[in-house]
Amino acid sequence: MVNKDFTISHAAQKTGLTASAIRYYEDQGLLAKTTARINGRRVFDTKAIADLSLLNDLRLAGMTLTDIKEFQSQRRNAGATCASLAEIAQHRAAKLRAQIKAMRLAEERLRNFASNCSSQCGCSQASQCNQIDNLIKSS
Amino acid sequence: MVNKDFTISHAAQKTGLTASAIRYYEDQGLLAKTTARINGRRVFDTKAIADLSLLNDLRLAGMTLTDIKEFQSQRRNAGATCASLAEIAQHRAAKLRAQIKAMRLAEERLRNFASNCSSQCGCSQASQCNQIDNLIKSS
DNA sequence: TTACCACTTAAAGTAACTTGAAGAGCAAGA
DNA sequence: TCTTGCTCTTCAAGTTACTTTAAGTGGTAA
Repeated sequence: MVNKDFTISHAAQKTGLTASAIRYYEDQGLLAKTTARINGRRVFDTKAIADLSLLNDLRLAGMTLTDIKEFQSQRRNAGATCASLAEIAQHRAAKLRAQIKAMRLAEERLRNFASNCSSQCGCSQASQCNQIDNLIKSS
Repeated sequence: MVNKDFTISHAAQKTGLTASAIRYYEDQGLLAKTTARINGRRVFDTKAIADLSLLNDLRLAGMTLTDIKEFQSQRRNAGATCASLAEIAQHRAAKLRAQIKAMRLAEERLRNFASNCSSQCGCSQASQCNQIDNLIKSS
């Protein structure tokens, strides 16, 4: 099994990032190892791809680039304990749960609106739609 | 029941927005009615609060300000049908479901990492943590 | 050889706000 | 009455995380 090298666009495809985002992350110092080059072009091995994937996953989890830098530096810091990484992850997971909850609520309201608007509204004109109130949070 | 007026900060509190965001939305023409003023200060009645709430909800549902302008203009457009609003809502709900799915996955991975890192890792140093691989998407 | 394609850098543009500076209205306290 | 403090006002500039654009390079296919 060979440790194949990928171009930036292949790396992008593999990780779900864009090529320009990968360049940006490199600029911002988020790729610990300086990216290897052949003929001036970046090449990514499987390890580099994995690092990019993790980066993307942490972003999807709502971490900012600053958060991620902190996470990475903890990971490399010889004095840091494993528990400190776990704590960061726990905090982030809790935040995510709150976000997911809000989004589920929003999704439900949109879905209800769409279905009521179609079936119960009785108005043919958008400007007279009375179901729009269902979109408004009941608080 | 009086139609009480609110200051911008009260409106912010009621809707979950910030005062500066509300000013920004007004600048961007997202508040259909020109906001009423007393002594040069904005005042928001219950209708205005409801409009802001809807705006916030649509943002929470992941709609961009451009999306929302489109939604509003459909709503006011005498020629538009009610179904066209429903369609926008349906599209948005579907997108939200996809986002929620991705976020649940990310949450699960973070949570697993935190718990494995604490209980099974056995390493005391973050730099040697072998559970970090669990964070990486298995694709 | 010419055309094309994916890559390169650097700089500028974008969305959705936030922050900061400078100033005004008004209530409470000395 | 004066002053302190609070919240509001506008306008400009800053922020995050990229994307887009412009101008140029290297390798390959026709």
